[in-house]
Amino acid sequence: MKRSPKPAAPQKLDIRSVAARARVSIATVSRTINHIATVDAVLAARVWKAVEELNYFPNTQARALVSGRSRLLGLIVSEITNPFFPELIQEFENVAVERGYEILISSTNYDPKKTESCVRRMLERKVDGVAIMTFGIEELLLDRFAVSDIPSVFMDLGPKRPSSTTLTVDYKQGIDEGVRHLAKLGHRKIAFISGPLRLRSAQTRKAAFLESLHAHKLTANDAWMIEGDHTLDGGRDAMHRLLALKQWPTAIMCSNDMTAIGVQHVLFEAKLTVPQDFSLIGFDDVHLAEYTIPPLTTVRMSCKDLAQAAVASLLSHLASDDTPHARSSAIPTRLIVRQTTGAPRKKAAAK
Amino acid sequence: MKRSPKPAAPQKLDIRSVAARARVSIATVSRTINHIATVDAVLAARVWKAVEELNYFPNTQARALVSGRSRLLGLIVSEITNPFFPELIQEFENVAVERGYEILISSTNYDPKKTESCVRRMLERKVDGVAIMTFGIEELLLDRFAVSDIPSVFMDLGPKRPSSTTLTVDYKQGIDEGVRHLAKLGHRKIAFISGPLRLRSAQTRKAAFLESLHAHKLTANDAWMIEGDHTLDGGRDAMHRLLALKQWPTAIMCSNDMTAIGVQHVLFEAKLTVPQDFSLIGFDDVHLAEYTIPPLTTVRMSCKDLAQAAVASLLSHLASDDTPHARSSAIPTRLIVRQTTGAPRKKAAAK
DNA sequence: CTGAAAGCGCTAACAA
DNA sequence: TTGTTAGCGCTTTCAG
Repeated sequence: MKRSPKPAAPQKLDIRSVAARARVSIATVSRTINHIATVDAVLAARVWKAVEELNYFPNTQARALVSGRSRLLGLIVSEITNPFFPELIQEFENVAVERGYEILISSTNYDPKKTESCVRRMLERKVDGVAIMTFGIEELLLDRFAVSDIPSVFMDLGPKRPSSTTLTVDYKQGIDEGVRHLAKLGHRKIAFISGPLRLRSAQTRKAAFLESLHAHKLTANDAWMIEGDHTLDGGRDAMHRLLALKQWPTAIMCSNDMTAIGVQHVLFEAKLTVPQDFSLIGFDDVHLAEYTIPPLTTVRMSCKDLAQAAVASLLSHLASDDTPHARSSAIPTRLIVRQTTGAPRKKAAAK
Repeated sequence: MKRSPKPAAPQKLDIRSVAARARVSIATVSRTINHIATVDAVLAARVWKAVEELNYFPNTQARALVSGRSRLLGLIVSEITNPFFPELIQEFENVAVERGYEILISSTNYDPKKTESCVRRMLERKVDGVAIMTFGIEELLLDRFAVSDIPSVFMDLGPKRPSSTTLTVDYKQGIDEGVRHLAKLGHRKIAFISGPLRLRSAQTRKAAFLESLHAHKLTANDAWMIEGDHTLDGGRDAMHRLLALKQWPTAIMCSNDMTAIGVQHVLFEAKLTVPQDFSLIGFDDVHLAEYTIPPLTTVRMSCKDLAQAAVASLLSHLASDDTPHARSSAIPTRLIVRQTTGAPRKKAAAK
């Protein structure tokens, strides 16, 4: 005799239930829901009907296990609290979800330990691809993806491997526009607050700045080359260091908008005004830049372009077995003039 | 005869390899890496050694499939571009990762379509638990988690089900402190820019404001109750509407910091100054609030507390089969006075 | 305490 | 075109 009948057996609802209800084999169900063209229309209809009625959806884990594809895309960013990244993440998510992928986000916070953990976790979850959108990273780690044969995209750098693409940002263009703009306004003494210099992209931006300075026949002053860390607090600290100097610059370029906002704050506290006392230029053009007081002149780097290029690259790798890509896109940057830049005070401007 | 030997067979590295190398059964390997106490110390040592040498880590998909536990926690937020959420996400991620969980983030952007998709995707990925940290959501969807027996935590609201916990934010406290602060400074005409009123938490905050007004014997003016949408642009639009009014308030409370920053921007453009022309109070106390010009007086809601309480609740549900919890924590809020509040102009203050 | 074996739900040969 | 079947890598009874 059977055990007492379980009260309304918690219906399992797997592919078998659907097969039974549609009176076909589980293989046919599998083919149907995977849109394999060779399924007879009549059977397919029955399957879809059963799927509908049962409210069935396939078990992702099982699918992943057998197919070896997780439909998971990793996204590693520097720090999620820098507004540039949420904007990028949003775009990335939109595109990925649209294509049926889920995204696994993780931030390194510029910490080697956390970075290592990020990479490991991505590997463990068997992401189908990974975008490393950090402003620099321990390069050794990158190769782990290539070795595991996981397609990857990087900003600025990355291993030269067939499975990895580099998205090159044209920092030069935007920064040069910024320097020219400043020079045209009459500035000769321009400071630069960089990101952490152990990060590649921070160096790249700094180099681009120095190069532009040179191109405009301006001389760099080492004392005005300050190392920041891409955060609000970092911008504040950097500006404090700048103000402690004997001789002040008349304009400041920052390697990101958060830094610039930190600078604005210090200037406000010191009762110095922008752009009268100092002209200020940021980098990234986060949405917020339009809302600072006064609104921030900044170099726009489109996170939309970046995110789309990243996902596109990853998906194209995943789509084809042959690998005719590994192109590297170039992301443009350009100056957006708002209200933090103006002519230097007469005293300083008079050469 | 065998086929031509595959060139350096891409070593599979599964639990079997480890078992072979450690000269034990796969069951023992499984037990060891799952820290089952009953494994003989000697064998365990051999297993760990093999794991080490092979650099083995278990296949998450397979594990999830057989155990029914994905070690994935869902996190649904309103919109990732509102700085409050990244701060919350970061905290949430820290705690979750520490406990061995991965997190699946998704934002609703206040869009019912997207929300539905979020919920569905979480369900499909079989998250072990989900935190709905939105400022309101279509409540019908919530029950889907309860029905699927997935533990959930909500801010402010949520179905009364044993598997779901509600984190109650004590809006009243902080908002009341804000109103009192304003009243003490001499303000009698206080406007309030709410979030989208179809969202529960927006209504709750508005109600708390109204109640405080009443408690301080101040009368509400319907014209000064503006509906915003928690964004920078929304704050800007709301303030434009306020300025279009015949009679102006002397102080403005906003239901979040982004709204307040939008307001500051409009005031700046209109050459009105804060706090001389208008006192302004935000809500959330995002890190940025300290950096606005002038720094924003705001009501702090600790996203750290929120995130920690959320993860803790989820994990406690997951840990025990019996369900002795379903407690609902209360998250405190309190006023942080900075520089956007001051006495109203004489003309207006003179009663 | 350990190992053999039975699946978890699904996809992908292979046969029919 | 469809169905049968063998696993994917792991956890977990169940014997021993």
